[in-house]
Amino acid sequence: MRVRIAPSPTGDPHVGTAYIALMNLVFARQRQGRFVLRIEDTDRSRFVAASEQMIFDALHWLGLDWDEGPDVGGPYGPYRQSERTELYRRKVDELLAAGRAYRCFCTPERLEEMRRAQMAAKLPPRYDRHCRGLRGEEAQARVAAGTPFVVRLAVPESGATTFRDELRGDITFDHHQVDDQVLMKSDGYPTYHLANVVDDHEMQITDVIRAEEWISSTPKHVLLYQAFGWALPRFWHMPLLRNQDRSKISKRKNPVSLVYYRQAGFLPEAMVNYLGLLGGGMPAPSAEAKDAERFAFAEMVEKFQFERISLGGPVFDLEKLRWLNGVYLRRLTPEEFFAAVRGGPLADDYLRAICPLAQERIETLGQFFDLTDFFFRDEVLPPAETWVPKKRDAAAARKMAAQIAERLEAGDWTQEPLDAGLRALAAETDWSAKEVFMLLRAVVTGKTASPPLLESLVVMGRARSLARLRRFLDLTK
RNA sequence: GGCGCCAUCGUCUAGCGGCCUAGGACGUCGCCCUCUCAAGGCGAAGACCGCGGGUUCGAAUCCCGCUGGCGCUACCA
Repeated sequence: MRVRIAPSPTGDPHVGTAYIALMNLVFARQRQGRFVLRIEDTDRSRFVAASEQMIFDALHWLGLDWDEGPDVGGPYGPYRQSERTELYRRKVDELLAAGRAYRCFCTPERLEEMRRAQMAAKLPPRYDRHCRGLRGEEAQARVAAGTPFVVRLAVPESGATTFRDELRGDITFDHHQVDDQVLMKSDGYPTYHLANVVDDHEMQITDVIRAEEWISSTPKHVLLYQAFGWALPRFWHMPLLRNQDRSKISKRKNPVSLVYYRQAGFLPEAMVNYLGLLGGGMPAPSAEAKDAERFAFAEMVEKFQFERISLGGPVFDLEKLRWLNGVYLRRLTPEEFFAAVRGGPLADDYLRAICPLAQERIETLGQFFDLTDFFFRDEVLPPAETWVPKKRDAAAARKMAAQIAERLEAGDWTQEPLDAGLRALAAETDWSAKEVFMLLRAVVTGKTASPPLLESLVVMGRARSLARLRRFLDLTK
């Protein structure tokens, strides 16, 4: 039995990744299987260099350790897709030779226009197979001429693909509904669909446990397995974590970064416990067992049943997570609690980063926390008079705060880009840079006087800073 | 729009044809404890099991339709 998680290094490690990782790990440990970590870094445009290490750190923090992966190696490496491009190229050639895939020379412009026309005609947007009939020689000629191309899957013109989802039973997709998916991009990198199938096969993955959002692309994957003549893995599609409004969980509506949860002082055991609670899976709590909802990873391995999972997507309830974390905190011994505080809010590297910001601004050490309290507190809410600039109203300030949040989502979290982003925002509006900075300072620190704003933001980190902004927007709604 | 998945208290869930006048947990409210706040104890409100048809002696549980929610519909994963 072999399972895997395949995160993409495109940003902060995601709580959904942790959820799927937990499910995979429990599955593997229950069946003496191996748990593989594979980095799916085939999208160059969204690649974030620091992200991979952050994913490693976050998963290790949660204790969700893998048996094989880019950092620990293993018999099926390399475990980073960008290091396997040669393999994908070979496999694509096989598909091409067998007529199961074809080269497509359509320009992005043509594709876009085609989609527009289809939308206008109220037709489902799908590739019109313009290049599918291209003769071998003609295609060769265009390749020789240096025309950029992608490789698409040749989906059968008729029929249907049925596959078994272990939690839902058979699922059927008519081939008319399946697009001729791009397998290899014009930059020579594979898309998820190709790389994922090739790697799952090469790495001998027996059970694909992933999020529900993949159900509709599974027929493409099945078609690929068949084209290669490979045996199918079992598919387990887990319910999708949701926001309060039931949409797919997103950073706009929830703290979604594992960095945030760590930084905000959640204990990894509580986090894992809470994730294990979502979607069911654990046996029904008996009337006597009052604290049946509290369990450790080992207990999950012992009792979790995948067949029990309820398929309705669970709302990620921060309130309940907080309560559970409180339960865990209270159960620590005094010594453990002390260690937790020292390793969390008072962690050396965090304190060390904060100290220079305070040193020249205080006269006694006693003032240290008066000045820097916002680094350690979550519930910062400035009184209106501090965040509404003179001559403006609360609605306008709120709107600006929302724009700031949006602006800060993207870009590196270092002083220069933060500064540039905020100043650019001011320039685009009738706000002065000073007003923008003051508003953000009030929101983040809760006061009008603080250590330097930008430096403080950098120390506090993106996830926590943005969480604070979103909380502000929430509370002033 | 097309296709697919899903559907029990506000939220997470138990329930897998009779044990259900639907159980537990979070949250909410009240009482107790108490110098405050928590924690803890006790209790309450909260779900006509989305709606409508079947099947059955009997349905939250099985079937069909509807509605609703969500996902996918990219040279992103």
